[in-house]
Amino acid sequence: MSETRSPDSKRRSERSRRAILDAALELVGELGYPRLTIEAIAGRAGVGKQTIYRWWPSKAAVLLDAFIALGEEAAAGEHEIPNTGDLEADLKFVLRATVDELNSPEYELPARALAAEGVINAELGAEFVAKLLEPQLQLYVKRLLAAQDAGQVAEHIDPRVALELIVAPLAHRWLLRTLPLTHEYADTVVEYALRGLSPR
Amino acid sequence: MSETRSPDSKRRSERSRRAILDAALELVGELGYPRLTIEAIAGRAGVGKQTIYRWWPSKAAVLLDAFIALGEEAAAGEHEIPNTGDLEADLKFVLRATVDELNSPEYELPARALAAEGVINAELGAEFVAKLLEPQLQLYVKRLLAAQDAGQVAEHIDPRVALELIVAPLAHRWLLRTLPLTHEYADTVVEYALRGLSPR
Amino acid sequence: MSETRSPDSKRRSERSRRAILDAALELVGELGYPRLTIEAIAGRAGVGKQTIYRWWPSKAAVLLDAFIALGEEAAAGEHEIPNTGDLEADLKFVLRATVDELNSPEYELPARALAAEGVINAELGAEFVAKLLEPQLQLYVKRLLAAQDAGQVAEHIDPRVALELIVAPLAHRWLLRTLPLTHEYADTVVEYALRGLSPR
Amino acid sequence: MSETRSPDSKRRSERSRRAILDAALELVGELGYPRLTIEAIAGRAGVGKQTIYRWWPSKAAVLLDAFIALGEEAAAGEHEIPNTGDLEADLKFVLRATVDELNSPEYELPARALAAEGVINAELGAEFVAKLLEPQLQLYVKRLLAAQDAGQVAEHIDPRVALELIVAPLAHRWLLRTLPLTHEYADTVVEYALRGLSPR
DNA sequence: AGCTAATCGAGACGGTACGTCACGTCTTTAG
DNA sequence: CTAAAGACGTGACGTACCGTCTCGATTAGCT
Repeated sequence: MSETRSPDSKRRSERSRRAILDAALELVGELGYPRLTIEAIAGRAGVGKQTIYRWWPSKAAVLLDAFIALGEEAAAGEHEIPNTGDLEADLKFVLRATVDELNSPEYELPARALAAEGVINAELGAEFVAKLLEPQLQLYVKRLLAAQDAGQVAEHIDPRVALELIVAPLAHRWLLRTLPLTHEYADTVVEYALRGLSPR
Repeated sequence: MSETRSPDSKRRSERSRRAILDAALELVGELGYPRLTIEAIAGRAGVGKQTIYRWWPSKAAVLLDAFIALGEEAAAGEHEIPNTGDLEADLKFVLRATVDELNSPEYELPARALAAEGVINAELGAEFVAKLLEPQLQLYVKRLLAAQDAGQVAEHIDPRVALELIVAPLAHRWLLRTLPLTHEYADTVVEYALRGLSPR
Repeated sequence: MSETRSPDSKRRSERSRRAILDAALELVGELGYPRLTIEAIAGRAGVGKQTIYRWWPSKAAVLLDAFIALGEEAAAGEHEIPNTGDLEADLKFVLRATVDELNSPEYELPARALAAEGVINAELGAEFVAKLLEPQLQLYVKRLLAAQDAGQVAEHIDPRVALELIVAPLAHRWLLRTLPLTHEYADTVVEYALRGLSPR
Repeated sequence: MSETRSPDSKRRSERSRRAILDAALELVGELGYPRLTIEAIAGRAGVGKQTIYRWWPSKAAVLLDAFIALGEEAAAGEHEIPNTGDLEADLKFVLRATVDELNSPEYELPARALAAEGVINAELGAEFVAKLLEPQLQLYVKRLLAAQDAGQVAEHIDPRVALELIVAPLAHRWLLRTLPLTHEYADTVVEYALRGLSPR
């Protein structure tokens, strides 16, 4: 039950924390993930290396926190999937926005860096999924349950699986760059998937 | 038209090439990708470092070639997707095998390493897709076209997109470890997707 | 006035400095100068290579410092040339000792290494001369001036040149190994030279 | 009595030999000795590395041969020390010429390289002395013997030692760069030394 | 004059060391 | 008394050369 050398988070300098997170995001954009180094982050942030090592176990963890902070700013009003009653239109709307975000240059480098690290590093991957991905996916679950209530999705369908039919193809194209990721593709995926989910 | 200092491949030592590829696969299994080093590969293979740098630009490229070589051995009889006339059964059969392969420990580490590297490194990713992934996906295209001919898949469906509804969810679970990747999940994905693809 | 990225010598580890110097002397004795490597010095000293590169520009510079440190220990009572009133005897005494030192195996290898490096590398040569050689030579100047005062050396003789007539032949035989370097040779050189320096 | 793999010098390519020697001299002038490499010599000479390794044991040996070849060209009429009857004038004449040669930039780098290597490498040093230095020194012995016959040098003087009093100080200044090597210095050394050698 | 064996240019190979970079830890120093 | 600054031991990087070893393609010297 010995308390092994854990830093006192009450005394933590918020100024340093922000500077580190900002520096990490800037640098990953400039250099890419593999050439990003803790020393460079410390230098850019005007911080001692130890201040980073005290609070994060790896550069991936720093980047994850930086990304989460980025998300929290953006999501002041945590977006829901709209419910106009037209499931197909609502999904197309959200997925087109997702396509645009994935294709936007400022998200691309840090997002790829984290995704790739999560593929290899199970622990970081779990945190990535828990903190960033799964909350997003739950929005789809919620919307699909509403559709099920409205009789637009067959009863025996498991929404957690259903959403993957819709979301995974986009992720696949983005991660592996097999073919271009376009609005048209998003629409087509929604159409094909929804045919399978609707009653009858 | 600049002749970029390229070594003479006629004089290349086949013995060294094999030793390097074998060592790379062994070591990525033992150490994982991030702790895999060129020096260790050279040491294990009984080869000078320069011999690696002469023929490959990075450890990821070595691993890709190692994986391709592995694939070529396995694929003496290049697997097709069976066609028993029952599309659903055929797909479930193949995807269950894929699930088993993805869950097998000897494929996992090198495959994740390559996938992750491909996510970050566009050039290597393109090669990964072209040499390993796309040939596999084309087998699905072929089987779906046959199904279309047999009237089991609606005419307006684009097989290249359709296959992604089936394959991407499995890839998604494997890459991001959101939820367990099981035979049951594969079956469910096939069922949901096929409902959307079949005529009417 | 450019501040060239220089480390902070106040924080320098004295323990590492000594270990490096000691290791360098040991190794040059065991391996000879051309087979002496920075890596081996670092290894023997239990020190990172960077710690050597941080403070010295080359292995020759390390060896020079090691040699200087050696000299400082030996020269607790900084040797003077004795003055018994008999210049010839005093010189013979000192030169015989020099011959013995030059012929002793523990001084030979590092001393040759430094001398040779100084022959090629003007900068290091200048430091070698300034820190090790010239102080020695000034002892001869001092003794010759005393002899001049005592009327044993002609007034018009320049002591700085005169000493070279005595010292250079020994250095020549030692450096180039033309003929053996013996006590008898030292005596003969003193005799020939002193005939030229005495009045009349 | 086994004949171990010695190349047949009758079949040796004279063209290659010259190209190698020329390239070595050029490169040592451009790069200095430590940065001179066998590979660079081979490249510049348009020759395979093996052709160098077949005929020479080290880069020092190549350079020595190159220097000897250089000497042989210059010394078509192998210079003698003049004998005008005035020993002092004759020595000053020759030594002033030596000073000029030692100070000339084209001889300096290769000559220092060889001298330095000879200081460290006993075997090469011996060859350097035997082939280049000692023949020169013997010219002094010859001239001093003639002076002894003419009664200008005392009978008990050993010419082989005497010459070193004259030559070694110049060599010393050149090798170690203690002080400038000038005509005046050469003259002074001759004067001081000759006072000691003359009868009385 | 043709054969044949050695030398030749070329350069891949297994190695060693280079000098640099970044790691994660530890120490010193200035605010 | 807390951090920044940065020196430290460690270890991998990618490069440069080492000296050895095949490769054809010329040469020569001998038959």
